[in-house]
Order: sequence, then structure tokens, then C-alpha cells
Amino acid sequence: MPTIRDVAREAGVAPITVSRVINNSGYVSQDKRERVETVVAALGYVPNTLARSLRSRRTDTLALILTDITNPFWTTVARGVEDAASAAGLSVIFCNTDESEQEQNRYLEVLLQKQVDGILLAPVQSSPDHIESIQNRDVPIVILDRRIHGADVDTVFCDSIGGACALVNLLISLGHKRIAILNGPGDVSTAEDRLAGYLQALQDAAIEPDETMVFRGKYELASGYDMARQALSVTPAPTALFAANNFIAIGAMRAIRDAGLAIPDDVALVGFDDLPEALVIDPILTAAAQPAYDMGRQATELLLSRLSGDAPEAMQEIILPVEIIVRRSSGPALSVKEVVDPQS
Amino acid sequence: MPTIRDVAREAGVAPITVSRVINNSGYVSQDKRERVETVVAALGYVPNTLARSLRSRRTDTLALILTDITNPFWTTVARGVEDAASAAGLSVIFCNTDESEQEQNRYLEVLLQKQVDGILLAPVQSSPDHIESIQNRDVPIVILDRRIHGADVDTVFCDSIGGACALVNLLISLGHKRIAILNGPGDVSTAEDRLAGYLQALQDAAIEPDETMVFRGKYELASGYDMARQALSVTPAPTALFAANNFIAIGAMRAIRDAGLAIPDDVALVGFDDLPEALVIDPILTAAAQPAYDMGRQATELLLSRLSGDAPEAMQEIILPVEIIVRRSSGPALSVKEVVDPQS
DNA sequence: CTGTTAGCGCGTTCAG
DNA sequence: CTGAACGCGCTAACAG
Repeated sequence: MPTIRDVAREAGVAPITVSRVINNSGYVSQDKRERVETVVAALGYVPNTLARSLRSRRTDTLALILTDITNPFWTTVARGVEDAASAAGLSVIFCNTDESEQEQNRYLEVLLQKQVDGILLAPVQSSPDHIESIQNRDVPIVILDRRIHGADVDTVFCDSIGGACALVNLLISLGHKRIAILNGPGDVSTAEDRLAGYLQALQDAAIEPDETMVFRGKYELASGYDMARQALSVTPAPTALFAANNFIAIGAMRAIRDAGLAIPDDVALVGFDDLPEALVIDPILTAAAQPAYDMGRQATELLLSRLSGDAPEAMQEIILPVEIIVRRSSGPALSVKEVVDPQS
Repeated sequence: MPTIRDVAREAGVAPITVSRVINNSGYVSQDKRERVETVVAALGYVPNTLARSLRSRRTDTLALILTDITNPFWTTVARGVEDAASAAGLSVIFCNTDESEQEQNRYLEVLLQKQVDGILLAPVQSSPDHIESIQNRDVPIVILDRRIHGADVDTVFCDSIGGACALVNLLISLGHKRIAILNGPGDVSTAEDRLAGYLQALQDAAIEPDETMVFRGKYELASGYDMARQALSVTPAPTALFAANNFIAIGAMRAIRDAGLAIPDDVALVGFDDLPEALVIDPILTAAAQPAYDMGRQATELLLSRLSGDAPEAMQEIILPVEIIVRRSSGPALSVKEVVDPQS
């Protein structure tokens, strides 16, 4: 591997002149520039970013820590991040935590060592401990998707409260009164918010919340399946289910099918997260679609503006609106009979 | 950011002693080791990997270049890569080419500059040009999913010929004689191989191949939709379709539905790539499932063995078997009437 | 416009 | 067991 010195010697100039040519910085005469370029090509010289970064204190690399790249929601976020970073000439290191706090902290450590310029983090937990230690090290960080309680940190997330409220409102407007929520983990802000939105919609409609209609699980298919089964076996049974994420919704659909029931005829279903158009043959789920790509893009742009120093002093909190997409699973308005005497 | 020197000064030792403690190399007295560890914790010292790599000539970082992380197939491959790399203590940089050769080559350049230890590449094209220039620079590279013609390079891919042949054989055994193939781009080895498998199955059954039943497009939903529409409008119409990848299959399903036809009653359908279990509510597609996770894992392990120097001299070619999963879309055996007089 | 000097933070080499 | 000196490849700072 030739170095900048090899090029300099060969071209009869000083190393710094080669550096200037490569980086298009400072003045170099046309003559020398051409000579250098010829030698660079001849030797197949490739600059060593490591050495450059050591000096410049910039690695032109960001990190994205998320829970599971296998979830299409996160895949789409990742695309938004990569496209925005790539447009600015930065690379991205992806890390999966699988909802493990230990993994998350291990990655944070490794990334600090790697001197990444900034970190995008979808945190496993909502405690601010490790975030502050990152901030103390002067590495800009943007929190994605989930809020951290009591931390002063840039955050980009979607309006879970509003989305949940709108979905449940829709069900209520169709005549549903007995609505179960199949929620995610209690210590994750998105799950908190979706429960809050659910409760608010009930309250707005003066419907007494029922503890037996509230289920907590994981953001996973199996968990959605279990929660739906439990919900359907409560007496009186719910006439509608609200799934707090895409995997839960799919699990719920399977549980409903396996119970010999039909959507929406026997049970209505709404859910958070829309599945990518390309993955679904016949979309039926009425959903609150989060702008996943935009979330990734905007978070990255916020991070980049911190790096370039032209972001406002104060930490930003960007809340993105969700879009309610009405499809068949929420069903038509219930007939009076159904409302009065829900089938079990 | 404190450096190794700050720690050394604070602990009253030489920098090299700190280095020895951090890396657990050489001998350090218990006394000094403890003093150093205390100071490291107090200062929140984090070693700078850049400087370390500059000396050690290892970055402990791999790169994975793929066409589209939004495709669940690639997502799963990526998980396999990350899990294997992470287990060995390496990080992974992901890059999307979107099937653009220019993007691919830009990334290759950037990654060389970043001094990644090795590269996993799902190549856009099958020409060996750029692969050789990487090999000349002594960076190990493993080609994923697609073969490169005439290059001596490590390659891991799935048995597209066998998978395609098996799928089409299945259709033939059910009585289908008029089978359309909805294929990917002509210059990609997976598409070549799937066509080859298709033709072989026909030949084995002594069915004359029909040019009007062969369609070429992109590995995309829209392309699958178009090809299926065209296929269905040929007279006499095919009784079965073979989709060469997951997106094409989904596009085909929509086209069939939009044409007012039913799967498998009016048209049978089989396809390459199975969709992840968690994403599908009601799996109906008879598919050749590629071991995507394993492909990522094995390719990474091959790359790691090159890095550690204990891989065999000769370049490896690993071909992974595909699994035929029979579901409803391939349908039951055709009745004699249907075979003799296929509905259009 | 060009070059010299110095040093980014670390680990190898060799000498205590 | 410990440390001093040196250099990985590059560029900021300062001369000319």
C-alpha cells in the first residue's frame, strides 16, 4: 500500500502538496497538481482515512443503534439514515441490540472507541444513565423513536399518543365500546404513549376503561398472538382489538383466525405501524403509519447540523405526525344489535 | 477526551504501562495495574481505536455491500453477517447500492480508504473488474448471492438452479405444461441460474420450452406485476407462474388478483425466496426458501478465516441448498380436463 | 503557491 | 517487570 510519501517522492513534491491535491484544499499549481494526479493513478494510491481522522478528529462515520433490523419499520428508518448520511458523505455503522440493554451499552462503548462522529440511538430502556455519559464525552447523540425521561437530549419520535387516540376514536365512532389494547413493554415510551392515547380516546367518549382489556407484552409476533388469545377469551369479549405494533398486529390476526373468527365481521382490528407496500399482497389492516423513513432522515439531519455546529443551542424535540390509513380490518359501523349484545 | 498519557501521568506510570493494562499484554505488577484501572475509571478513559488501528493495521471492521436492505431477504442476510461478526468482536458497515454499479464502486473506494479488514459484496454486475482491484490491494473479499464470471474469488451462494428446477418439477408433476417464468435482470447470475433450472425441468419432462413464456424484468414488485399481466394475456395462457424472487411473487399475486383470477384455482404460483414468518399473516406461497441467515453467517465466517489466515489457500465456492416449502399457491394436481384444455 | 516542523494516540522494539 | 524512543500516515500551523 503506497503512502502519501511514496506519491510525493515519485512526483518530486512535498507530502503536504499531495495532501492538498487529494483534499482539494489550499493552492497548488496546475503543473504540480497534474503530476501528483498522474502518480496517484499510477501507484493506485488510496488515502488512509485512519491517519487522516487521527489528525482531523473526524471519522465521517455515524452509528445507528436499533433494536432489530429485521423489523421492516427499522429497516425503513435505516434507509432514511443511510440516505441522509451518504448524501453528506458519511458512512453508517449499524448495530442490533435485540432489546438487550447490555448489548446496547457494549455497542456504545465500541462506538466511542471507534470515534464515530455521532450516534443515533433507539434506546432499549428509558433511563438517561448512559446517554449522559455519551454527552459528557462530547459525542453528539440523537434519540430515535422513544423518549428518555428526564434527559436533555435531541429526540425524534412519532406522535404515538395522537395516533393511538385516533385509531381508538375511529373504533368508537364505528360503535365499539369494548376495545382491548395489546401493548408493548411497560418501560418503553412508545408503549406508554399508546396506552395513554387509548385511555384518552375512551375518556373523551366517556367510556369507562376496563382493566381486563389492557394487555402488556413484547413487540413480537408470539406475544401478539398470546395477548389476542387472552383478550378473545375474556367475557364479555372485546368487539375490537388495538395492536400496538406491526408484529403484534400480525400475531393478533393469526390468533383471530385460529379462533375461527373473521376480521372485521367478528372482531375489528387496528394497529400501529403500516407494513411496507412491497411486502403485503392484500393490505387489510387499518393502521397508524409512522413516517419511518422521514424519522431516520430527520434524525440524521439533526445530528449532522450538530456536527456542523449550526443547530440551535437548545436540544430539539421533533414529533412527527402519524397517518391513519383506514382499510377493511376496522370494519363498518356496528349495527345496534351488536353494540348492545356483543357476540362472545 | 483523556488519552493514554493523561492516565499515565495521573497514575504515575509510563504510557506503555497503561497500554499493557488495557490490552492485557505483557507483565504489569498487581499494584500498578490497580492504580491504572482506578484512574481509567475515574477519568472515563476510552482507548482510541483509530490510533490503535493505525499501528496494528487492523480496524476490526467489516463491510457488507448489498443491493437493498429493505428487502427482507437481505435483512436476514445482514443479521447473519452482524451476528457472526459481532461474535468475533468485529463491527459491520452496511452499504446499499440500489443495484447501481456506480454506487457500488464508490462504496468500495470509501471502504478501502477506511481500511476495513474485509468486504462482503453482493455484486451489482457479474463482471470481475473491480473485484480484482480489491484483491490486488490485499483486502479479503467474499462474494455473496451472485457469482462473478471468471474471477478467482471466495463465493457463497444458494442453489438457484436446483431450486428453480425443483419448483418447476413440482408444477409439472401436478400436471402443468404451460409455465411462465417471471425472471430478474439478465446479467445477474441468480436470474441466469433460475432460468437454467426452469429450462432443465422442462427438458427433463420433455416439454418444449416456449419463448413467449419467458419474461425478464427487475427484482421488484412493479416489475413482477407487469410481467404477470403480460404472461396472463398470452394465448394460450399459462396455467402456472414461476416468480424468480419474493417481490416479483408479490407483484404477481396482485396482478392475478386484479385480473379477477384466483390462486391456485385459476393460476398456480411458485416463487423464489420465502418471506419471514413474522411478516406474513397467512402464508400461501409455495416457495424455494434460501437460507439467508446462514448465507450471511457462512460468508462472514469464511471471511474471518481468511483474516486469521487459517482458510485453505484455494478460493472457496460454497453452494447452499434451498428448501422447497409447499403451500397452497401451487395447488392440487390438475384434472385431466384442465390439462388438455387450459382456461384462458 | 510550496515546504518544514511537529504531533494526532497508540503499540512495537529494545534496553534497562 | 518497566520505560524511552520511535513511527504508523496524515495534516495543522507556520514559515517562506
